Amino acid sequence: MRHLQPHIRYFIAVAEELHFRRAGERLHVAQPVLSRAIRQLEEQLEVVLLQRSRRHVSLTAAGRVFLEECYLAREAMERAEQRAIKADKGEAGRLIVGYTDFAINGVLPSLLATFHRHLAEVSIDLVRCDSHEQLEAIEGGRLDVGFLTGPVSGAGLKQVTVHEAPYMVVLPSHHPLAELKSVSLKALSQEVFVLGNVHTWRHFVSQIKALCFEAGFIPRVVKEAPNSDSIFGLVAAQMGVTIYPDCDLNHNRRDIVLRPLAGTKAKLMTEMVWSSSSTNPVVARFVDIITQTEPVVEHRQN
Amino acid sequence: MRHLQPHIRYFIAVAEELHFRRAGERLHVAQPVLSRAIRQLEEQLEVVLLQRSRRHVSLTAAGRVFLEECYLAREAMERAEQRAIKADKGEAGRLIVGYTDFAINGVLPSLLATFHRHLAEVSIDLVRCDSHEQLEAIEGGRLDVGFLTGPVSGAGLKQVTVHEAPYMVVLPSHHPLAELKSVSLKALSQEVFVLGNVHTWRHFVSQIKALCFEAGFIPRVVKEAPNSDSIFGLVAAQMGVTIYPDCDLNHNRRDIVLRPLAGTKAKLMTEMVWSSSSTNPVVARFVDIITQTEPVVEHRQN
DNA sequence: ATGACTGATACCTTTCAAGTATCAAAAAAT
DNA sequence: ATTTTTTGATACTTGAAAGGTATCAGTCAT
Repeated sequence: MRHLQPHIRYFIAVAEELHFRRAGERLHVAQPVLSRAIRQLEEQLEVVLLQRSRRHVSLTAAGRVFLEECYLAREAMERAEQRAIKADKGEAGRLIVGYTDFAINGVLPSLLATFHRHLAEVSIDLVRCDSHEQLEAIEGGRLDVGFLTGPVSGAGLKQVTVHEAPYMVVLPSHHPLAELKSVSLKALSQEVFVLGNVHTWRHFVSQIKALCFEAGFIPRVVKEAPNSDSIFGLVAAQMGVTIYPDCDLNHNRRDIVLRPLAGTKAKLMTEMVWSSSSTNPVVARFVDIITQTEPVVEHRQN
Repeated sequence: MRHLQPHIRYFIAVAEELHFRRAGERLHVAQPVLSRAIRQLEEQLEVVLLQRSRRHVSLTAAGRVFLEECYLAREAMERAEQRAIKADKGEAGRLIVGYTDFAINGVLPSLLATFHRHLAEVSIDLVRCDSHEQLEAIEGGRLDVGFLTGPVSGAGLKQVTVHEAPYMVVLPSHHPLAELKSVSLKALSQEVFVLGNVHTWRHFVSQIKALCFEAGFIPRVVKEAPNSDSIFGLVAAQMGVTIYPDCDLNHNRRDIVLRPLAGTKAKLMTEMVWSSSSTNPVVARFVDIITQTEPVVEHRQN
């Protein structure tokens, strides 16, 4: 209401009251002000909006149409004000969220659903993006929040662990080690590995390699694959074995076998990361809602 | 654009240029004007919309949201102006159209479709209403245009005949007169009649009675029915015969027979009627389009 | 006829929006 | 490091336009 042009506000009042003096009282304005405002409006539009005899005021056909449209314009303006205020409090606007395959196949959907339930007026832009690219984008302000594979380092970044998945050994069905209930890292020292492409799976692959190194061997990688399906396919084709975080999706395949990885407490950490210097108020609301609603594993800060 | 509050216009320009001086040039306004306008806007909303360092201007999250909503408000305001101008020329707005059963079962649908093709921005309110009620409503300004059964009388009313239907005699299938190719009025003098209810079918019934009177007899009416289906049903039930205007719909029934009414040139006239003193500019456009596009039977004026 | 009511008009007052000049800070050029 | 340029903010002045008062001129009811 505040930011609608006075002429329009005056027209609405007169059109509703169909009476200049009463409209004036309603607006706390003298009657001649309205006579003049309506005349100017009509001159500018070159359209007669109100038919006034000395005794009676009525809307013309054009006036009726204009009134209806003025209502819509007024609503649009009020909505603009309300949404700006909400956006300032982080209750409206846009949030650009990055995610990895591990995140989108894991906890992310339910987290986003929770957030949407709380703040439906925020629209979320989802961007598929590798972990290290996400970190750069967050520092560069191109991404508001990232869901990525830890560990995370970087000044000015905050993080919360939203999920930690134990590792599983993935074997072809008829592999000798498939007999065991669980497989230790040591038992894999002579195996050949299928792993994800180093460029896009940088974080995950380096963790697997570090695990093997701790166990006293360097894994022999015979194949690199660009995505999860390829990795499982290559294992099924008996090209090698692999290590993969535990998640429901894996267990559906027939031609491969998963066994818990014994002898390590390492897990694949999925972290929610954001910049402490973010200018988007939605970020704080998002983080608050996620951490307060969902049972989060751990809370750390850089 | 003209009727949007200056503050909003200024904000849009600065938000688009992200530069106060350039925005000022675009608006033909000095730069300090914009500094002040934006500050006032922010004070009123209690929201920072633009982040300005001494060297760089950028939108805050709230500013982005507000800008998007301002675009919508601006469009709404522009639309209001355009629609008012169009309404004044009769190219937008509302038209209240009355119709009878004869009209809606006859030419009216195609006439309305033609009009809608020409002026889609006019919304038409259709009102089912008897002929004499329509005439009253048109004179009282409650109806813009009527499609009704003639003849029409009334000062200040204009009319165009949009359809004239020859009369048919409606007989039960096994009636003796059904043998004839056509049936004269005289042949019906000894028959009993099923006719429409006098109140709602006033015009039509009085015409039928007048026809009979001219032919030298007064029809014996044994049944009055409220609608067309009832009339046909009662004829099929051999309660009597009737006279009805020719239209495609009638010929679908099996249990009745229609024969042309011989010995008269009288026809059922469907008239488009409107007030010559109508204040709705759409009326003139409507009449123009109907009379110019459709092959109209006859043109008369009171 | 008369008085009450209502919108338009003329005229005056005030407000506030726009312009000018200038400042202060930051980036770019030297 | 210093100077120049760029750019938004501020202080002050001016003027147009918005608002108020008084009044007029029809219209309607009594």
